[in-house]
Amino acid sequence: MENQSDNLDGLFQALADPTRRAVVSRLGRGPASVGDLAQPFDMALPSFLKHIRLLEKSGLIRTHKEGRVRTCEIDQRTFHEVEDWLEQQKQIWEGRTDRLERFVTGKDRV
Amino acid sequence: MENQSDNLDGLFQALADPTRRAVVSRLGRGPASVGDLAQPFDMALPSFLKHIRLLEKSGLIRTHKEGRVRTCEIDQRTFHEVEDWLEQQKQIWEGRTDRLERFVTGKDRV
DNA sequence: CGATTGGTTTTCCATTTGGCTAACTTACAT
DNA sequence: ATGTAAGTTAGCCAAATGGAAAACCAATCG
Repeated sequence: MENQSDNLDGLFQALADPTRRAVVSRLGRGPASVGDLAQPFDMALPSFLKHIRLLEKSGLIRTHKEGRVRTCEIDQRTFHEVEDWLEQQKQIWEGRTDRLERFVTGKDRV
Repeated sequence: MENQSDNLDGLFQALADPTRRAVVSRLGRGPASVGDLAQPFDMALPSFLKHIRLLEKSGLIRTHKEGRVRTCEIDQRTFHEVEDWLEQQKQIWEGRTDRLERFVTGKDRV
């Protein structure tokens, strides 16, 4: 059943940092430029950019450059992968043996 | 409002590793000893133990030793912290301005 | 044109992470 | 009492992570 973008490692990793979570939260209110996003943080721009790049790689955000400003926005769809995994775990505890659980035990998305 | 165990870093970090997620999945079916848990993995026991310890520190699992065997079990409650954060993010996108969003903007759980 | 703004690349550094082996400590079992 | 089974500790190591500074490039402003 191979899940196309089975990227849970990168996803959880991306969320395991307060700066990155804050960026995600901020982007939840709407798109913003790299500079705007960076402003609240006491961190050099290049350091901050690395977080942005990592978030982008994880799929949690998308970005595009227009002129000299790069705009970032959230990609809600990616959150579903995290939610789905959590949901599957709950299905397991709750002793369900329906299609969902078979999917998990099928060794997809360890 | 200070959330007592505001441990999202550790939580996401703990889940950002396939071995650890697999252990969590396995424990969803019921408690197990360290040895049993380790068995499916091609990894030395001490290496595996570190994963267990990290999961324990994150609060995702609890363990106790009886005789010479240490039994591990999942702590479902801790998952709520992750779910809650995700839920809060969704509340933000969805433009909600109710109590939940104010909680988030209140700068708790960045 | 020249200066400024918004990002970007490169290089560097300390710390953390995830793995290993070797050696040790308790329980149990015989 | 000895041996074995189940963890555990203590080092060790390579790679990844999160940060910084310096220098750079490309738009845009005056």
